[in-house]
Amino acid sequence: MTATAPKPDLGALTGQLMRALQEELFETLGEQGHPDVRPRHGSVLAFLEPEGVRSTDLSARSGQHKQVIGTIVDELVSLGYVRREPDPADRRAKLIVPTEHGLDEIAKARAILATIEQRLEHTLGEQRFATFREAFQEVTHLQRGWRQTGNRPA
Amino acid sequence: MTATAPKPDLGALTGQLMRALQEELFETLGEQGHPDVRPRHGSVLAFLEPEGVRSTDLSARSGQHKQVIGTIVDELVSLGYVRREPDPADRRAKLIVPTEHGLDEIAKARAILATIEQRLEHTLGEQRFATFREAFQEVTHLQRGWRQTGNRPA
DNA sequence: TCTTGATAGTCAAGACCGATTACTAACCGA
DNA sequence: TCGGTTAGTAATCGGTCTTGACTATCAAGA
Repeated sequence: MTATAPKPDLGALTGQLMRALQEELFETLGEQGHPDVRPRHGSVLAFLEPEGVRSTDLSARSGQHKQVIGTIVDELVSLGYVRREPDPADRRAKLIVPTEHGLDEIAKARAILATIEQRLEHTLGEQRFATFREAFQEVTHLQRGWRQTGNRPA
Repeated sequence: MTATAPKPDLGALTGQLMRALQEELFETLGEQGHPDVRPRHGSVLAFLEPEGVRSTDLSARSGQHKQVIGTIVDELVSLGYVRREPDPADRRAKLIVPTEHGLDEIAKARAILATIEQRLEHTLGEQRFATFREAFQEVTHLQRGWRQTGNRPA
Protein backbone atom coordinates (compact mmCIF):
# COMPACT_ATOMS: atom_id res chain seq x y z
CA MET A 1 0.00 0.00 0.00
CA THR A 2 2.23 2.78 -1.24
CA ALA A 3 -0.24 5.59 -1.78
CA THR A 4 -3.90 5.29 -2.56
CA ALA A 5 -5.20 7.53 -5.32
CA PRO A 6 -7.14 10.37 -3.74
CA LYS A 7 -10.24 10.03 -5.90
CA PRO A 8 -10.67 6.78 -7.80
CA ASP A 9 -12.82 7.22 -10.87
CA LEU A 10 -16.37 5.96 -11.06
CA GLY A 11 -15.43 3.13 -13.39
CA ALA A 12 -12.73 1.67 -11.19
CA LEU A 13 -14.95 2.09 -8.16
CA THR A 14 -17.83 0.24 -9.76
CA GLY A 15 -15.61 -2.60 -10.87
CA GLN A 16 -14.12 -2.99 -7.41
CA LEU A 17 -17.55 -3.01 -5.79
CA MET A 18 -18.87 -5.63 -8.16
CA ARG A 19 -15.92 -7.91 -7.57
CA ALA A 20 -16.22 -7.56 -3.82
CA LEU A 21 -19.96 -8.25 -3.89
CA GLN A 22 -19.50 -11.31 -6.07
CA GLU A 23 -16.81 -12.70 -3.80
CA GLU A 24 -19.00 -12.58 -0.72
CA LEU A 25 -22.15 -13.73 -2.51
CA PHE A 26 -20.73 -16.80 -4.20
CA GLU A 27 -18.45 -17.80 -1.39
CA THR A 28 -21.37 -17.73 1.03
CA LEU A 29 -23.67 -19.49 -1.41
CA GLY A 30 -21.06 -22.21 -1.64
CA GLU A 31 -21.13 -22.67 2.11
CA GLN A 32 -24.93 -22.83 2.06
CA GLY A 33 -25.31 -25.75 -0.29
CA HIS A 34 -24.87 -24.11 -3.68
CA PRO A 35 -21.20 -24.50 -4.52
CA ASP A 36 -21.75 -24.84 -8.25
CA VAL A 37 -23.53 -21.61 -9.10
CA ARG A 38 -21.27 -19.10 -10.80
CA PRO A 39 -21.62 -15.37 -11.38
CA ARG A 40 -22.98 -15.72 -14.90
CA HIS A 41 -25.87 -17.83 -13.60
CA GLY A 42 -27.12 -14.70 -11.94
CA SER A 43 -28.28 -13.41 -15.31
CA VAL A 44 -30.98 -16.05 -15.14
CA LEU A 45 -31.55 -16.78 -11.45
CA ALA A 46 -31.73 -13.14 -10.39
CA PHE A 47 -34.60 -12.46 -12.78
CA LEU A 48 -36.65 -15.64 -12.47
CA GLU A 49 -40.18 -15.83 -11.15
CA PRO A 50 -41.89 -18.86 -9.60
CA GLU A 51 -44.32 -19.20 -12.51
CA GLY A 52 -41.53 -19.08 -15.05
CA VAL A 53 -40.11 -16.49 -17.43
CA ARG A 54 -39.32 -16.64 -21.13
CA SER A 55 -35.71 -16.68 -22.29
CA THR A 56 -36.32 -13.51 -24.26
CA ASP A 57 -37.54 -11.73 -21.15
CA LEU A 58 -34.52 -12.90 -19.20
CA SER A 59 -32.36 -11.61 -21.99
CA ALA A 60 -34.00 -8.19 -21.91
CA ARG A 61 -33.90 -7.93 -18.12
CA SER A 62 -30.30 -8.98 -17.73
CA GLY A 63 -28.96 -7.29 -20.83
CA GLN A 64 -27.34 -10.51 -22.01
CA HIS A 65 -27.61 -11.90 -25.53
CA LYS A 66 -30.27 -14.54 -25.83
CA GLN A 67 -27.66 -17.09 -26.90
CA VAL A 68 -25.85 -16.57 -23.62
CA ILE A 69 -29.10 -17.02 -21.73
CA GLY A 70 -29.59 -20.26 -23.64
CA THR A 71 -26.30 -21.74 -22.53
CA ILE A 72 -26.79 -20.57 -18.96
CA VAL A 73 -30.19 -22.26 -18.88
CA ASP A 74 -28.58 -25.43 -20.25
CA GLU A 75 -26.15 -25.42 -17.34
CA LEU A 76 -28.82 -24.67 -14.76
CA VAL A 77 -31.00 -27.48 -16.12
CA SER A 78 -28.20 -30.00 -15.77
CA LEU A 79 -27.46 -28.67 -12.28
CA GLY A 80 -31.11 -29.08 -11.32
CA TYR A 81 -31.92 -25.41 -10.73
CA VAL A 82 -34.48 -24.84 -13.49
CA ARG A 83 -36.46 -26.73 -16.11
CA ARG A 84 -37.87 -25.77 -19.48
CA GLU A 85 -41.61 -25.95 -19.99
CA PRO A 86 -43.57 -25.18 -23.12
CA ASP A 87 -45.35 -21.85 -23.03
CA PRO A 88 -49.07 -22.53 -23.52
CA ALA A 89 -49.50 -19.11 -25.08
CA ASP A 90 -46.85 -19.48 -27.80
CA ARG A 91 -45.61 -22.74 -29.24
CA ARG A 92 -42.28 -21.21 -30.18
CA ALA A 93 -41.53 -20.12 -26.65
CA LYS A 94 -40.48 -22.00 -23.52
CA LEU A 95 -40.87 -20.94 -19.94
CA ILE A 96 -37.85 -21.20 -17.68
CA VAL A 97 -39.23 -22.42 -14.35
CA PRO A 98 -37.21 -22.72 -11.13
CA THR A 99 -37.18 -26.10 -9.36
CA GLU A 100 -37.26 -26.47 -5.59
CA HIS A 101 -33.48 -26.35 -5.60
CA GLY A 102 -33.60 -23.22 -7.73
CA LEU A 103 -36.10 -21.52 -5.46
CA ASP A 104 -33.83 -22.31 -2.53
CA GLU A 105 -30.87 -20.74 -4.29
CA ILE A 106 -32.85 -17.65 -5.18
CA ALA A 107 -34.03 -17.21 -1.62
CA LYS A 108 -30.55 -17.68 -0.19
CA ALA A 109 -28.94 -15.32 -2.68
CA ARG A 110 -31.47 -12.63 -1.86
CA ALA A 111 -30.90 -13.17 1.85
CA ILE A 112 -27.15 -12.81 1.43
CA LEU A 113 -27.50 -9.61 -0.54
CA ALA A 114 -29.98 -8.33 2.03
CA THR A 115 -27.49 -9.09 4.79
CA ILE A 116 -24.82 -7.15 2.95
CA GLU A 117 -27.13 -4.20 2.49
CA GLN A 118 -28.09 -4.30 6.16
CA ARG A 119 -24.44 -4.31 7.17
CA LEU A 120 -23.79 -1.29 4.97
CA GLU A 121 -26.89 0.43 6.26
CA HIS A 122 -25.74 -0.12 9.81
CA THR A 123 -22.33 1.40 9.11
CA LEU A 124 -23.43 4.30 6.94
CA GLY A 125 -26.53 5.11 8.88
CA GLU A 126 -30.08 4.49 7.81
CA GLN A 127 -30.62 7.87 6.21
CA ARG A 128 -27.34 7.98 4.31
CA PHE A 129 -27.70 4.46 3.01
CA ALA A 130 -31.25 5.04 1.82
CA THR A 131 -30.15 8.14 -0.05
CA PHE A 132 -27.22 6.29 -1.56
CA ARG A 133 -29.38 3.35 -2.60
CA GLU A 134 -31.86 5.59 -4.34
CA ALA A 135 -29.23 7.68 -6.08
CA PHE A 136 -27.42 4.52 -7.20
CA GLN A 137 -30.57 3.28 -8.86
CA GLU A 138 -31.11 6.58 -10.60
CA VAL A 139 -27.51 6.84 -11.74
CA THR A 140 -27.67 3.35 -13.21
CA HIS A 141 -30.88 4.14 -15.00
CA LEU A 142 -29.49 7.37 -16.40
CA GLN A 143 -26.23 5.82 -17.55
CA ARG A 144 -28.06 2.94 -19.22
CA GLY A 145 -29.70 5.53 -21.45
CA TRP A 146 -26.63 7.61 -22.28
CA ARG A 147 -26.99 7.02 -25.99
CA GLN A 148 -30.26 8.97 -26.02
CA THR A 149 -29.56 11.70 -23.51
CA GLY A 150 -25.80 11.96 -23.89
CA ASN A 151 -23.58 14.00 -26.12
CA ARG A 152 -24.73 12.72 -29.49
CA PRO A 153 -25.11 15.92 -31.50
CA ALA A 154 -23.39 15.16 -34.82
CA MET B 1 -40.23 -4.28 -21.20
CA THR B 2 -42.80 -6.51 -19.53
CA ALA B 3 -42.45 -5.50 -15.89
CA THR B 4 -39.39 -4.12 -14.19
CA ALA B 5 -38.57 -5.56 -10.80
CA PRO B 6 -39.42 -3.02 -8.13
CA LYS B 7 -36.09 -3.13 -6.31
CA PRO B 8 -33.19 -4.69 -8.20
CA ASP B 9 -30.56 -6.05 -5.86
CA LEU B 10 -27.26 -4.32 -5.33
CA GLY B 11 -25.38 -6.92 -7.34
CA ALA B 12 -27.47 -6.61 -10.48
CA LEU B 13 -27.45 -2.85 -10.15
CA THR B 14 -23.68 -2.69 -9.91
CA GLY B 15 -23.25 -4.97 -12.88
CA GLN B 16 -25.59 -2.90 -15.01
CA LEU B 17 -23.84 0.33 -14.07
CA MET B 18 -20.44 -1.07 -14.86
CA ARG B 19 -21.55 -2.30 -18.25
CA ALA B 20 -23.15 1.04 -19.10
CA LEU B 21 -20.07 2.98 -18.00
CA GLN B 22 -17.79 0.73 -20.02
CA GLU B 23 -19.89 1.13 -23.12
CA GLU B 24 -19.70 4.89 -23.10
CA LEU B 25 -16.07 5.06 -22.04
CA PHE B 26 -14.65 2.70 -24.62
CA GLU B 27 -16.89 3.76 -27.43
CA THR B 28 -15.88 7.38 -26.91
CA LEU B 29 -12.22 6.47 -26.50
CA GLY B 30 -12.45 4.69 -29.82
CA GLU B 31 -13.72 7.85 -31.47
CA GLN B 32 -10.91 9.84 -29.90
CA GLY B 33 -8.01 7.90 -31.34
CA HIS B 34 -7.81 4.93 -28.98
CA PRO B 35 -9.84 2.20 -30.64
CA ASP B 36 -7.69 -0.66 -29.37
CA VAL B 37 -7.89 -0.18 -25.62
CA ARG B 38 -10.24 -2.61 -23.95
CA PRO B 39 -11.83 -2.68 -20.51
CA ARG B 40 -9.21 -4.95 -18.97
CA HIS B 41 -6.48 -2.45 -19.88
CA GLY B 42 -8.04 -0.16 -17.33
CA SER B 43 -6.52 -2.29 -14.58
CA VAL B 44 -3.17 -0.86 -15.63
CA LEU B 45 -3.90 2.50 -17.26
CA ALA B 46 -6.26 3.74 -14.56
CA PHE B 47 -3.60 3.33 -11.89
CA LEU B 48 -0.49 4.50 -13.71
CA GLU B 49 1.58 7.52 -12.78
CA PRO B 50 3.84 9.53 -15.07
CA GLU B 51 7.01 8.39 -13.25
CA GLY B 52 5.99 4.74 -13.49
CA VAL B 53 4.52 2.18 -11.15
CA ARG B 54 5.57 -1.36 -10.30
CA SER B 55 3.51 -4.29 -11.49
CA THR B 56 2.97 -5.39 -7.95
CA ASP B 57 1.52 -2.01 -7.04
CA LEU B 58 -0.77 -2.10 -10.04
CA SER B 59 -1.88 -5.53 -8.92
CA ALA B 60 -2.68 -4.34 -5.43
CA ARG B 61 -4.48 -1.22 -6.59
CA SER B 62 -6.60 -2.91 -9.20
CA GLY B 63 -7.23 -6.12 -7.30
CA GLN B 64 -6.09 -8.21 -10.24
CA HIS B 65 -3.63 -11.10 -10.02
CA LYS B 66 -0.13 -10.12 -10.92
CA GLN B 67 -0.14 -12.59 -13.79
CA VAL B 68 -3.05 -10.73 -15.34
CA ILE B 69 -1.22 -7.44 -14.94
CA GLY B 70 1.72 -9.02 -16.69
CA THR B 71 -0.27 -9.97 -19.77
CA ILE B 72 -2.04 -6.62 -19.86
CA VAL B 73 1.30 -4.85 -19.76
CA ASP B 74 2.50 -7.08 -22.60
CA GLU B 75 -0.45 -5.94 -24.69
CA LEU B 76 -0.04 -2.29 -23.80
CA VAL B 77 3.66 -2.43 -24.67
CA SER B 78 2.93 -3.83 -28.11
CA LEU B 79 0.20 -1.22 -28.57
CA GLY B 80 2.63 1.55 -27.64
CA TYR B 81 0.92 2.73 -24.47
CA VAL B 82 3.56 1.83 -21.90
CA ARG B 83 7.12 0.57 -21.64
CA ARG B 84 8.99 -1.43 -19.04
CA GLU B 85 11.98 0.16 -17.36
CA PRO B 86 14.24 -1.34 -14.72
CA ASP B 87 13.59 -0.03 -11.25
CA PRO B 88 16.85 1.54 -10.02
CA ALA B 89 15.89 0.76 -6.45
CA ASP B 90 15.32 -2.98 -6.91
CA ARG B 91 16.83 -5.15 -9.60
CA ARG B 92 13.95 -7.62 -9.43
CA ALA B 93 11.39 -4.98 -10.17
CA LYS B 94 10.42 -3.13 -13.31
CA LEU B 95 8.61 0.16 -13.58
CA ILE B 96 5.66 0.41 -15.91
CA VAL B 97 5.94 3.85 -17.49
CA PRO B 98 3.34 5.43 -19.78
CA THR B 99 4.46 6.66 -23.18
CA GLU B 100 3.16 9.84 -24.77
CA HIS B 101 0.41 7.80 -26.36
CA GLY B 102 -0.38 6.29 -22.97
CA LEU B 103 -0.50 9.68 -21.27
CA ASP B 104 -2.91 10.85 -23.94
CA GLU B 105 -5.17 7.89 -23.35
CA ILE B 106 -5.11 8.39 -19.61
CA ALA B 107 -6.02 12.05 -19.96
CA LYS B 108 -8.83 11.34 -22.39
CA ALA B 109 -10.24 8.53 -20.29
CA ARG B 110 -10.29 10.75 -17.24
CA ALA B 111 -11.97 13.50 -19.22
CA ILE B 112 -14.68 11.13 -20.44
CA LEU B 113 -15.36 9.85 -16.95
CA ALA B 114 -15.40 13.42 -15.68
CA THR B 115 -17.94 14.33 -18.35
CA ILE B 116 -20.13 11.44 -17.28
CA GLU B 117 -19.90 12.47 -13.68
CA GLN B 118 -20.76 16.05 -14.57
CA ARG B 119 -23.80 14.91 -16.51
CA LEU B 120 -24.96 12.88 -13.54
CA GLU B 121 -24.24 15.73 -11.18
CA HIS B 122 -26.31 18.04 -13.34
CA THR B 123 -29.28 15.67 -13.31
CA LEU B 124 -29.12 14.60 -9.68
CA GLY B 125 -28.19 17.96 -8.30
CA GLU B 126 -24.84 18.96 -6.91
CA GLN B 127 -25.60 18.09 -3.32
CA ARG B 128 -27.19 14.73 -4.02
CA PHE B 129 -24.44 13.64 -6.37
CA ALA B 130 -21.69 14.61 -3.96
CA THR B 131 -23.36 12.60 -1.22
CA PHE B 132 -23.80 9.65 -3.54
CA ARG B 133 -20.19 9.82 -4.69
CA GLU B 134 -18.88 9.82 -1.16
CA ALA B 135 -21.16 7.03 0.01
CA PHE B 136 -20.24 4.95 -3.05
CA GLN B 137 -16.59 5.22 -2.15
CA GLU B 138 -17.25 4.22 1.43
CA VAL B 139 -19.47 1.30 0.44
CA THR B 140 -16.81 -0.01 -1.91
CA HIS B 141 -14.15 0.29 0.74
CA LEU B 142 -16.30 -1.49 3.30
CA GLN B 143 -17.27 -4.30 0.99
CA ARG B 144 -13.67 -4.83 -0.07
CA GLY B 145 -12.93 -5.65 3.54
CA TRP B 146 -15.88 -7.92 4.25
CA ARG B 147 -13.64 -10.83 5.19
CA GLN B 148 -12.37 -8.93 8.19
CA THR B 149 -15.47 -7.08 9.32
CA GLY B 150 -18.10 -9.47 8.05
CA ASN B 151 -19.69 -12.55 9.52
CA ARG B 152 -16.60 -14.65 9.98
CA PRO B 153 -17.08 -16.11 13.47
CA ALA B 154 -16.12 -19.79 13.10
C1' DT C 1 29.82 -14.52 4.54
C1' DC C 2 26.19 -17.95 4.25
C1' DT C 3 21.81 -19.20 4.95
C1' DT C 4 16.81 -18.55 5.03
C1' DG C 5 12.42 -16.73 4.07
C1' DA C 6 9.98 -13.36 1.53
C1' DT C 7 9.14 -10.67 -2.74
C1' DA C 8 9.07 -9.24 -8.09
C1' DG C 9 8.03 -11.01 -12.11
C1' DT C 10 7.13 -14.70 -15.58
C1' DC C 11 5.51 -19.20 -17.77
C1' DA C 12 2.11 -22.42 -18.89
C1' DA C 13 -2.28 -24.94 -18.57
C1' DG C 14 -6.98 -24.82 -17.77
C1' DA C 15 -11.59 -23.03 -16.85
C1' DC C 16 -14.72 -19.57 -17.81
C1' DC C 17 -17.35 -16.25 -20.38
C1' DG C 18 -19.49 -13.27 -24.05
C1' DA C 19 -20.05 -11.96 -29.09
C1' DT C 20 -21.18 -13.26 -33.73
C1' DT C 21 -23.33 -15.59 -37.53
C1' DA C 22 -26.51 -18.55 -39.15
C1' DC C 23 -30.46 -21.38 -38.98
C1' DT C 24 -35.38 -23.58 -37.87
C1' DA C 25 -39.96 -23.23 -36.23
C1' DA C 26 -43.78 -20.59 -35.16
C1' DC C 27 -46.48 -16.32 -35.09
C1' DC C 28 -49.34 -12.67 -37.15
C1' DG C 29 -51.21 -9.25 -40.17
C1' DA C 30 -52.49 -8.24 -44.93
C1' DT D 1 -51.53 -17.94 -48.15
C1' DC D 2 -47.73 -14.83 -48.37
C1' DG D 3 -44.10 -12.16 -46.05
C1' DG D 4 -41.99 -10.03 -42.37
C1' DT D 5 -41.06 -10.78 -37.52
C1' DT D 6 -40.04 -13.26 -33.26
C1' DA D 7 -38.47 -17.42 -30.04
C1' DG D 8 -35.04 -20.30 -29.52
C1' DT D 9 -30.88 -23.20 -30.79
C1' DA D 10 -26.26 -24.40 -32.81
C1' DA D 11 -21.47 -23.79 -33.54
C1' DT D 12 -17.46 -21.22 -33.23
C1' DC D 13 -14.16 -17.78 -31.86
C1' DG D 14 -11.64 -14.63 -29.07
C1' DG D 15 -11.01 -12.72 -24.86
C1' DT D 16 -10.46 -13.13 -19.79
C1' DC D 17 -9.37 -14.82 -15.03
C1' DT D 18 -7.35 -18.65 -11.95
C1' DT D 19 -3.93 -21.81 -10.35
C1' DG D 20 0.49 -23.71 -9.53
C1' DA D 21 5.11 -23.64 -10.32
C1' DC D 22 9.56 -21.49 -11.20
C1' DT D 23 13.74 -18.01 -11.35
C1' DA D 24 16.05 -14.06 -9.73
C1' DT D 25 16.65 -10.91 -6.21
C1' DC D 26 16.36 -8.86 -1.74
C1' DA D 27 16.89 -8.41 3.25
C1' DA D 28 17.82 -10.00 7.86
C1' DG D 29 20.34 -12.71 10.91
C1' DA D 30 23.73 -16.44 12.49
